[in-house]
Amino acid sequence: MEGSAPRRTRIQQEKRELILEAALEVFSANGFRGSTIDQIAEAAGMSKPNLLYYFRRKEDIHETLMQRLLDTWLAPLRELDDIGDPLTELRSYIRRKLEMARDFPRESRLFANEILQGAPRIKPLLEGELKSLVDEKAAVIKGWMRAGKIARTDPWHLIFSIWATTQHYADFDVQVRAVLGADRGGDGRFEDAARFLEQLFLDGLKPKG
Amino acid sequence: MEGSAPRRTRIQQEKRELILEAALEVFSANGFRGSTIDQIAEAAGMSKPNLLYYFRRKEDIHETLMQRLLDTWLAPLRELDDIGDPLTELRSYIRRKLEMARDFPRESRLFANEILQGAPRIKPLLEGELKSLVDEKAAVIKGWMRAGKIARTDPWHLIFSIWATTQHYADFDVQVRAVLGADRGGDGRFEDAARFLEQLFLDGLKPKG
DNA sequence: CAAATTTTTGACCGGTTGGACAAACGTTAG
DNA sequence: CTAACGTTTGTCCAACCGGTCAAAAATTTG
Repeated sequence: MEGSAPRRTRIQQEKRELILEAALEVFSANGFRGSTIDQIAEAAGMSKPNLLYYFRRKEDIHETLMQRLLDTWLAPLRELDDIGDPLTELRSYIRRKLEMARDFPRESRLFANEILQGAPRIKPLLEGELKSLVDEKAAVIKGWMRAGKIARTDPWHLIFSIWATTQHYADFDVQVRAVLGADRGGDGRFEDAARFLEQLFLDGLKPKG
Repeated sequence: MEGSAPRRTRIQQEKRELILEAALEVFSANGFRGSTIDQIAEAAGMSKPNLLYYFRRKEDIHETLMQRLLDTWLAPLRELDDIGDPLTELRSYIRRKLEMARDFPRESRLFANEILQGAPRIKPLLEGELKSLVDEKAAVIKGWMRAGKIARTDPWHLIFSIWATTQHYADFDVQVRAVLGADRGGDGRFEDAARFLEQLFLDGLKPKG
């Protein structure tokens, strides 16, 4: 159970949002230990002691960010539903995830940073809430396989591969741009990626024949 | 052109290796800014000033590590060759990359950490050496497509997807284990992943008609 | 208005960090 | 033995970092 939410003035609500936005920017670019309160305060346009008036510890900011983002981040998977055509469902899940990588790259990097370093602050969430959700959706996918609607394979690894391929465009953005070069690394890269991923997940690489 | 390599005594060679091994452990777990010279020194079994006798700055250790690892890391892609059956070539590239994620997870995380944070120290390498190599191999793959040996698609994004799916098992290891749970998260997960990825890349998800 | 409360600031503190340095220690060659 | 060279250590420092605190400034409330 959560403790009751403390009463907050208008200013507190606004400033806390401002700080969280700034912290997302800084944490996602430098990781938790690589970020300083001063950096966040500057990005939020306030002094360090002022920031610490709203969040008493650096970790509190990070924790609040994480809790909020996990919901947003898992929303696409939650939407994966048993109604509708399985292949269409999977295709739109992939598309939604890729759109999130495009529209919320900082959120993606924040998680990647945390998990890369062993998820010290959110491991319980991964083993609890996340695992439950994935298990539940894996069961749905297994149903589709049993019904012959999609090829038989491992649903958990399928979900991993969707996460990996889509989040790659947020987490490894610098590398993607560097490799694609100035001409192909522009905004169009997400549409190219979407086309490619759709083909990969539906048909694989074997030539039609 | 490189400066001529400085002469080194036997002890210097040994100790430098020791330090690099320790630094790989520490950097890959905590990132560059999250790691301290003291931690590395302790992991290498020596005092901080002693370590600084072999590497004068923290950044020098990181830089040396990066330069060495890039070669190892790209070796599988270098081996991707025009001789042999295209689908077989791609399959063994995927397998090799997955084996590297299994056997050298620290190296994978070291790169992931660096790139996540904008690759401040290796961006030139990405835009130069890496881009050239990928462009070269993309041309090979394009040849296969033109010859009808594999389905037509975007070679660059194909390479990204192989990187993403395989390295995921090193970089996001904690998450993978958490989601798979105690029973399926053991050593067998790499064989499951190999089976899944082979099927994904060859056949996709459409049910066999 | 004035009192009460909330917000902001500057100064400060203890601990950590990257790094410098000289002195000590060890080893080898003459 | 001793001079020369390579290695190791203890000590120290300046910068940085997370966080405190009291007091000033601004805002809300009666």
